Amino acid sequence: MKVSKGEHTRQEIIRKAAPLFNQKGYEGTALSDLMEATGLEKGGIYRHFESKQELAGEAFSHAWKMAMDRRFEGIDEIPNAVDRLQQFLRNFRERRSGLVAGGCPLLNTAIEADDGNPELRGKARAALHSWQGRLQSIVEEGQQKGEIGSDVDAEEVATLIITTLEGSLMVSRLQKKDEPLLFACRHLEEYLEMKVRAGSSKRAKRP
Amino acid sequence: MKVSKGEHTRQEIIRKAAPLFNQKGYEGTALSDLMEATGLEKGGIYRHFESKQELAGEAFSHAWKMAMDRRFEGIDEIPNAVDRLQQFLRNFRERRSGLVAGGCPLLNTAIEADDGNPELRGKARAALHSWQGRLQSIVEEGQQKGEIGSDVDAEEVATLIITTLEGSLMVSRLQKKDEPLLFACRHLEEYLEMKVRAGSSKRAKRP
DNA sequence: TTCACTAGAGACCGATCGGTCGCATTAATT
DNA sequence: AATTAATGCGACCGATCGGTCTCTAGTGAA
Repeated sequence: MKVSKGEHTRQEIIRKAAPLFNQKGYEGTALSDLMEATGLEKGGIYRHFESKQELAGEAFSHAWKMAMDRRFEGIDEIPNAVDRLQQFLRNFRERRSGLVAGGCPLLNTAIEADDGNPELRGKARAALHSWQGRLQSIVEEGQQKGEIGSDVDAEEVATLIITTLEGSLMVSRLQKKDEPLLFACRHLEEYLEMKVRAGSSKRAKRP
Repeated sequence: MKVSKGEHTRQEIIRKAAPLFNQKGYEGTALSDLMEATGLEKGGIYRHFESKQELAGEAFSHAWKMAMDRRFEGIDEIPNAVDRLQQFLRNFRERRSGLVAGGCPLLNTAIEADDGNPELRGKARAALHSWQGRLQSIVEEGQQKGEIGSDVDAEEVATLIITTLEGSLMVSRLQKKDEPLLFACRHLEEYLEMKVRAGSSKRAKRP
């Protein structure tokens, strides 16, 4: 046995708490909810966390890690940079089992923490930054290898992918249907082939 | 004087409450906040609204109306459908003064109300539906007039515009910079010219 | 100017909020 | 087996939550 009983309990609390915070938000999740979900009394929870805030932070980190791990699954094995981005898109819309319930943690946390709760807001910012960095790196590596046109702005591509996907996720959840997400993915796939992949026939903006 | 004093007060409460709900969310806005913002005591507020829920609903409607009015400003005067959509994009990123503080009410409300609060969720759904309908109508009219290719899926175009803009708005707010929104608008402008405007040289997805 | 009615104040309500703490129990160490 | 440290319980805390109600002051039509 590697981890102490306390540490195991702590992780278990985080696991149980994550979907609550992700669904109901920080303000919307009461300690009574957490007690019910974990089966612990208040004291049992506060033994492992200084505050609700700290627990919410850990829950976000957990949920975010789950999401990122799935979204980047199998990426490293793919040689071509554009193909990697395409795989990322496929992961994003298909590999959604095993995620923390309640939709994208970044989206949820960013919106709620945007005015108020600077602690969670900082976590969301860091999450976004790391996500963007990973995508941007894929583009830049592709440019070095000549797979992606050198005239492409790597940061812009990364940002565009993220914003388009997140927006479609919001709408898909609100409408309870997958079409918006599918539209977004299809659109991005085409964009990658037409505008990003090296050698693709790019057109001038307007004649 | 047309409106009674009571009605005037009611509207004033909504006006003062809207930015609070939009910034702090439904759960995050306490009645004490509303009392402070309006300068009224609890009884003075509850005279005009049955519940916090009802006030939040009115506040959302107000904030949403403000946003939609500005985003569709000057649209009707433009003859060509694609130009109308372009103007819409310009409005979206430029005409942001006079809006209720706290970012897009649809985005904020959709995320918070998505799990729980079915009343606000319904309002958000309706708002999204009407927005999408207006954009879709522009596309369909354009198709009837031959300004937009008949092979274009009007619903898909409308959805894509909304999701891309909303996603970029979330990221722009989190990063506190306008680039993501600018990227999204530029990207959509190009998309409209290349894929939507009739007679534009459309390319097959992949050779 | 009168008078019925509207508007607002603010004390009050029970419930619940996040958080603390002393104590019994259980786990780990020797 | 004995001892120490880690763990969880649950009563308790003051503050605040959304909401009600009564009573006074002000409004507006007659």
